[in-house]
Amino acid sequence: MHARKRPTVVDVASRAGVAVGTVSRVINHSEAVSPTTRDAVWRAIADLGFRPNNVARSMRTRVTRTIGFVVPDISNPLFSVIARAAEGTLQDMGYLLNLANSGDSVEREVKLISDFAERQCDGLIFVTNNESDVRMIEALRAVHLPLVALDRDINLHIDKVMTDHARGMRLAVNYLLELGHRRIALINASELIAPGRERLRGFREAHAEFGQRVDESLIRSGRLDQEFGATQLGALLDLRRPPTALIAGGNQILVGVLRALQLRELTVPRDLSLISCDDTAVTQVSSPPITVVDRDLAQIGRTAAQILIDRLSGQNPSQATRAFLPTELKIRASCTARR
Amino acid sequence: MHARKRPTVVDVASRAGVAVGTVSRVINHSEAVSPTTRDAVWRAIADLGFRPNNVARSMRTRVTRTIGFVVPDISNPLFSVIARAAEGTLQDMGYLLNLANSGDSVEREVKLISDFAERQCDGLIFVTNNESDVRMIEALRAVHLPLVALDRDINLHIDKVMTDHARGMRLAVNYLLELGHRRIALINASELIAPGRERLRGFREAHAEFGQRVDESLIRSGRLDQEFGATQLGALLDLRRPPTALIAGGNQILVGVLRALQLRELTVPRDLSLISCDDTAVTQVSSPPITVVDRDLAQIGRTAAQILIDRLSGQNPSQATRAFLPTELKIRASCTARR
DNA sequence: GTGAAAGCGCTAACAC
DNA sequence: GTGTTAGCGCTTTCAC
Repeated sequence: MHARKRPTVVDVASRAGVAVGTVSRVINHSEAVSPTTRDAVWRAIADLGFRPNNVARSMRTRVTRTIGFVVPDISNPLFSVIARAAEGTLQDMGYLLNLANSGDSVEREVKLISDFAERQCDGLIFVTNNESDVRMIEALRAVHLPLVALDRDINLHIDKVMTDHARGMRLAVNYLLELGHRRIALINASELIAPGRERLRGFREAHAEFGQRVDESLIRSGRLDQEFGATQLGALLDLRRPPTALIAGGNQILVGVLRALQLRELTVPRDLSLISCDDTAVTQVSSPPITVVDRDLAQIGRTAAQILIDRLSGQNPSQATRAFLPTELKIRASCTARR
Repeated sequence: MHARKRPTVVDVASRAGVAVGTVSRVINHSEAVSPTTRDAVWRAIADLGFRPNNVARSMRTRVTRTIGFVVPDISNPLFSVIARAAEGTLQDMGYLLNLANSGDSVEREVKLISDFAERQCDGLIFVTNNESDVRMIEALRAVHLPLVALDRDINLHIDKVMTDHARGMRLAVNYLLELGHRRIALINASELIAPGRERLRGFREAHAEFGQRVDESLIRSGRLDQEFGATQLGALLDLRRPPTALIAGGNQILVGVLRALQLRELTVPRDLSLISCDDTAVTQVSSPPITVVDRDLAQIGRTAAQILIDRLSGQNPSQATRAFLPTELKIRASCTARR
């Protein structure tokens, strides 16, 4: 239990009878070391139980091999699946993920960004809920770090990983229209973030193409949380002319919707046809399984990590990358024809 | 775009006309600085856009205010909810979470632990799936870091946050027995980890107290993943005398079970009474909502973080802490009486 | 209350 | 191929 001072390169060097520079070359797998001394150094390292101190190394090299990741809430499956994939890619490349939850607070986001900068992260991946907040933009600009924005069309010349939400939504609406639905509701994220705007755009476009007027009272833009889903569903059902189909614009909205449906003892698709966005455990094991606008969440994480790694190794173009990932409609059993 | 060298304490000192030591005192809010010089220093800091370099600071102080967190898979809601809570507490106390997925591989776990040590984390929180693997034990012993094990009864004198799985399981089995079930199946984690062992123990104890013999063919210990849940459910249903009730020992097992049930077009609770462990979105929005052995997952994360913070500030007893959190049975609608 | 200077553990530039 | 040494940016004695 008595923590006697940890050995350093100096200790290793003296035990192996070499200079510290040589120890450094060995632990960094530099070519220019004779096999004999290499072995001697490794033996000394093993004997002393030496472990290089990465803080000291980072201090010299000005590189930490650390990536900051800011999400609103890692317990949202959307973000945990993306984080899982991003971390996997980063880990494979020798990077470490620093995770922080912003909980939708701009102040917290700004604070985290500057904290990550002070901690000398090599880059940042983030999902902000304040796409155009000036404090946010300013904080991001100030850190002078390689940045990757996920699913947010922030007004900054940085790498972005975006999703074609509009197309997925067009497919969903079109599917419902062809099933005969004419009153399709949408409970959606705020229009202050790209997914909210894009989904709404797709929603309108599909109606327009079909020559169907959109009833504005059926559009509920606001938040992504369960409570919003539940209360807006209630409001929609209480309309004089309630919708016959609903699209939930997010996995948490969906949970809220399903809860509210349960409370009212309503059944899908008998009482309401339902489509959700993003495929999660809930959409898969619901009875019936829920038709979803799907995308490859893991791909988002991997892509973000890869873009960042490429940029850090100087392999990227000087201009910003913009990945644009597809969506598709996965038809299951939560929608029926409307006669 | 031209990254001109970032200012350091030296630059701040010369601009403010003071010594570097004074700058350090100011940014560390040391008392012994006159208001006049304090203001001058802050002004210089603002003028230059100075940000302290935490790597250099850590190098001197030998403290990084960083906590490593190793989980099998952050996309499992069990871990993402715990991580969310732990990170929240740590963030409030000025600590940063380093997250890594081990994916159930011992080699990876061992590697991550030593990587966290080299990166000079101040402490580690971890969930291992190799409770008694000697490589794991040895790696943990070797890092000489404050450690907190979650839900694993590892043979090491370290802080632990445990859950009373046995009691929850007794409540669940007892509930089913009283509903008249005599063939209760259990799809469970491996007995190599505490939750697996404890749940099984509770399962047996409840049967014994009731004077009911346990049919060993109804016990399926092995893994926590969806596939295991699905295949074991299949095997159980194909038994000559299939179970009338099932307890799923984990949220992923449950998803596998529900999927397999869907495929066979079987309904809960008509064809099978069902109880799961841990309350997730799936258990809540299933139709019917699923009876669960619940526990406060966020509490696990908060407790782990707090124990670690206390230990790092020397406030903890020299001997290891062992938090023991309760479970409870949340009765919903997934079980019926068996006549 | 403030300045001067040592040094945390490592890497890299330069010498030989 | 290997040794020597400066220095990364900060905190912290120790003087004054």
